[in-house]
Amino acid sequence: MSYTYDYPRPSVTVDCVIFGLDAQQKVNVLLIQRKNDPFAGQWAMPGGFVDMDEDLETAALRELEEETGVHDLFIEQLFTFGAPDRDPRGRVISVAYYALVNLEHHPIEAASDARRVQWFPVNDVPELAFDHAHIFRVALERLRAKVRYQPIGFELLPPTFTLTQLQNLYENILGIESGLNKRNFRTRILKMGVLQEVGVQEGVAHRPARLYRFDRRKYEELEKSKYEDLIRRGLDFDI
Amino acid sequence: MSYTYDYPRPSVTVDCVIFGLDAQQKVNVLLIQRKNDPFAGQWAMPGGFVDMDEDLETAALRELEEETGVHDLFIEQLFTFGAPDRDPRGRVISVAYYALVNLEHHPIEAASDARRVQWFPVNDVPELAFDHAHIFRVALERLRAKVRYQPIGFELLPPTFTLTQLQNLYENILGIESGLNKRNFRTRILKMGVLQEVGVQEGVAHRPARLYRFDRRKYEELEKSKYEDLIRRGLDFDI
DNA sequence: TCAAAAGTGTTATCATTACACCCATGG
DNA sequence: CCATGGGTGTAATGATAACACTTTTGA
Repeated sequence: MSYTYDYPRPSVTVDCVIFGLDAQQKVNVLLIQRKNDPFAGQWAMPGGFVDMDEDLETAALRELEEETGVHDLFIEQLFTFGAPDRDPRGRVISVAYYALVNLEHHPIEAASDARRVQWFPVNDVPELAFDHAHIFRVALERLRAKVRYQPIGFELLPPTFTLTQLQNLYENILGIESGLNKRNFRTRILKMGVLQEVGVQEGVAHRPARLYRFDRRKYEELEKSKYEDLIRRGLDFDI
Repeated sequence: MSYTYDYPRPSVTVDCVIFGLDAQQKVNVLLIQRKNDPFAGQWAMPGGFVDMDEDLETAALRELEEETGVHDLFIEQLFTFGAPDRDPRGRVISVAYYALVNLEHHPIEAASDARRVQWFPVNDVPELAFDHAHIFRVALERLRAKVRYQPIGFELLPPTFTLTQLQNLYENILGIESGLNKRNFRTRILKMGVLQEVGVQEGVAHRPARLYRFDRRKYEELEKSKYEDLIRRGLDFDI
């Protein structure tokens, strides 16, 4: 079966930049190794062509699961990449999505055609096919921008965690090598009031840290009142 | 001439949500009246099909100029809308762009086929074709979010302007009816140090206001140091 | 008793908010 | 001299940043 149109049409694909936080709170990205040309053997973001009757987001989740086994996650639209020469096969416009998940909750499984699938630390990403290096950079920038004003990290830690773990998480996502000020980080986070103390560590060779749990209910209240404040106040720019 | 593909392909369009600030610092949006079905006679965002060898942003600027005469402006990608049923003609995926301009610097001219083109106050937008009401809402939200952390308004005012004009601008973009606190608005804006005093009003029936000019150089320095601070500090969320 | 990591005290400075008040002009 | 906007004083409160210090554990 073939399809005939009066005007030429581009192909439309979706690509997924999935960031995964590992047990050391390091940020990884999920890649697949391409089996076919172009770029056979090279690593790329999971993705593929959009079906005619499916939503873009659905297509992205479908391709992601087909190619990596990863499913049950929230993705967010990142950007649409459409430079005429971005794909050697012809005009291909790609709608990119991204997400940040706890990598251990999302086991990968190589697709049936035995492609390789792997998490790579974001500081050690191999050469990528197409313009995927560019897509990756845009996604990482967006993740870093987002983590600054939304506590997206909290839910990716173990159910209970220490403030040091949380601080590592932020330092790793933001790519800060020098380290945030411990005192101020703690004051700030605790002042938010979205952490519930639930005990202390045991069996560690140093002073045991307090364990916290993320209080989603409190967080949602906070979000709401923050929004109302914004409406009321109007201007916010620190600039 | 016709084109044949092994798999069906969606059409790809671009749509432009152009916000225009008028002399009263009110926010308007640029619409065209459709000549053909579907939705003949209804208002819609300017836009159209992407050519095979042009960039998405180029396509958006081209369609905008063809349909409205508006040109020479910076647009930014907003979102890609791809619900399978958003266009009755079939699968059409639309990459939306948006911009905010001074409406008086961008005169509109009806296209050769005599379509109507018009600015509408954002509070008084007619019924829109396709899912354009949705696109419009998303664009307005984004504009409001952006104006809070970037002084995008300054350049849209007359070359010299009063602080009251600037405050009106912010109140109008943000849709704040109650009014921002005058004292605090002024303190904040002036503290930024990106306004240069250049004289006073003349011939007004009240105390003449000081006139300011936007100092782009200072603003760029500020942006740079703000970015460096962010890198250094790490966390920023007020939450 | 030591290493390792957790956790705290404190202070100066700056930003934010809220109100109320005064000022200069043309008609 | 008054209506109309323009423009200012001030004070309480809270946030931020910086730095050095103390505490608790297992080995």
